[in-house]
Amino acid sequence: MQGEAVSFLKDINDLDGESQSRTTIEAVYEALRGAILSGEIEPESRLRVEVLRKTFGVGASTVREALSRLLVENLVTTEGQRGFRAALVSVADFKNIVEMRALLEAKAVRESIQKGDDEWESAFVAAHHRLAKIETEMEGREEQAVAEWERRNRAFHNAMIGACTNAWLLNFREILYSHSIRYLHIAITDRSIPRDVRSEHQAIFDAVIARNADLAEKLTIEHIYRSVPVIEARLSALEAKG
Amino acid sequence: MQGEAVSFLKDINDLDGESQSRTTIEAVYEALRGAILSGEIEPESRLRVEVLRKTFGVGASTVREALSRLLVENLVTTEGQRGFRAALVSVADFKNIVEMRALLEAKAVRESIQKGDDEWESAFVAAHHRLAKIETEMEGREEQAVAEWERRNRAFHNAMIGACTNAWLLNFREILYSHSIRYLHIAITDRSIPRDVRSEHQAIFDAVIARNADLAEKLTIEHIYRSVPVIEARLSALEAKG
DNA sequence: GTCAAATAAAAAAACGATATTTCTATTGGT
DNA sequence: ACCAATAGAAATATCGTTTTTTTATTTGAC
Repeated sequence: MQGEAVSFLKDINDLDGESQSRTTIEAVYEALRGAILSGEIEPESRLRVEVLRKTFGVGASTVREALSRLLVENLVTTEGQRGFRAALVSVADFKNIVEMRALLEAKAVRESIQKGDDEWESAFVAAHHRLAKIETEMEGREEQAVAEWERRNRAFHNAMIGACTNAWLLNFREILYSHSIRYLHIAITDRSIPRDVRSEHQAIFDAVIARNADLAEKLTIEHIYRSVPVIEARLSALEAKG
Repeated sequence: MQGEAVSFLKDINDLDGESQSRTTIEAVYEALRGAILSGEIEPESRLRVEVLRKTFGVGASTVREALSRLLVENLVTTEGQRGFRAALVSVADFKNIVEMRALLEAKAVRESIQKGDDEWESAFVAAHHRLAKIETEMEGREEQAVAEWERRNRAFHNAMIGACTNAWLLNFREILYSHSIRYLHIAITDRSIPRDVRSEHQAIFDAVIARNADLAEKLTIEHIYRSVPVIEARLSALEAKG
């Protein structure tokens, strides 16, 4: 059924350096998280403790605990005596995610516009500048550049809602954002820096800086919803094949 | 600092009957969850693996995994090499929860009103009837009755949004609802069946059945926000003392 | 007397072995 | 040929110990 290849996963103890400070559980958690978000681990594929235990070179309960932490973000599921699986993907699920993300990000941007101080505004200007730069200047299909664009896009959206103080809102929204990215990775194989969203980001930026909450909210919602048709097309094509 | 008494927790293997089907992890998870939601386990108190291991009569990694699952709902926190703690409580946090719950439940009730079929409507009528009955007829301070009211109140709210199909929305809202109840238990020591919310429930019910989404949304939001001042008063009193 | 380093105690994290359950393939009956 | 029961294999869940880290205490220098 689903592939179970884990060849891209390496022994945790070989990753020296930065991983030293973290706990082993966190290192395994992050490795698995990255592999699920990138699509390397296929949706619904089983995550066998014994297999992962060996590939990471760690204990069984360490793996189980790392997997348990992925339950927080809904990136894996578990049922009774039946082990762990990577979360499924579906068009319906993606639509739900988009709907929720639009709701939360709209509320967060409104709050940010209302509460944001100079420091927030400056950070947002900087984040926008960094994003605009890569969106205009860079060519756009090299893996390195796309990854960098992804980071800057995330930073832009985070900076925008940076003055929101509701930890619950930010937490839920972060989970939804991660899942959105996962859908992008899974559905769209040959990524590129999307030049067409440049103007959208610019318009949102202008509205936020002008402290026009209604407009910023509206543009943000539209921006988020715009990913639906593209993902829907690609994903339903994949669903038909598989 | 914080109390660590766990005297109300019992050996998992003594709880015969229904607990047989579940895994040990789930049984421990539910026991801890109940103790945290009821306030028996104090906010911010440490949850020592070795202590819990002995009281439940289970293995260490079983306890750790149960605790890890409580991270999903934010009922416990963990940091680095420093173990687990019960989630903190604060007035600011409660306000955030209320704000989010109002947002989500309002959206969910709107969707339910739009999509709800006869079956949903019937179930909602039944749930309302059961709640109205206990709110009008029962005296209201016996522990048994309060617990039953709590169940019926939850069932009422769940039934109301029962036609909402967004699993993410329902999941987030469920988490927030649980936390709300926890705040009630912690802040308000001598509980009683609140007669004063009877008319609120009735008004919400009428609006929903009349398929008046705007009114239902408005009343639901007001209903949820109404808990803020009472919790705030009690909780800030507690904070001042402790 | 105060601060800091060294040491001891406590707790958390990690491990790997064992027990239990689920899944799969094979056999026997209708 | 097909279904049910059963034995075997695989995988999960559980356990108790070992290792590592943190916290508390003591000791010693200034």
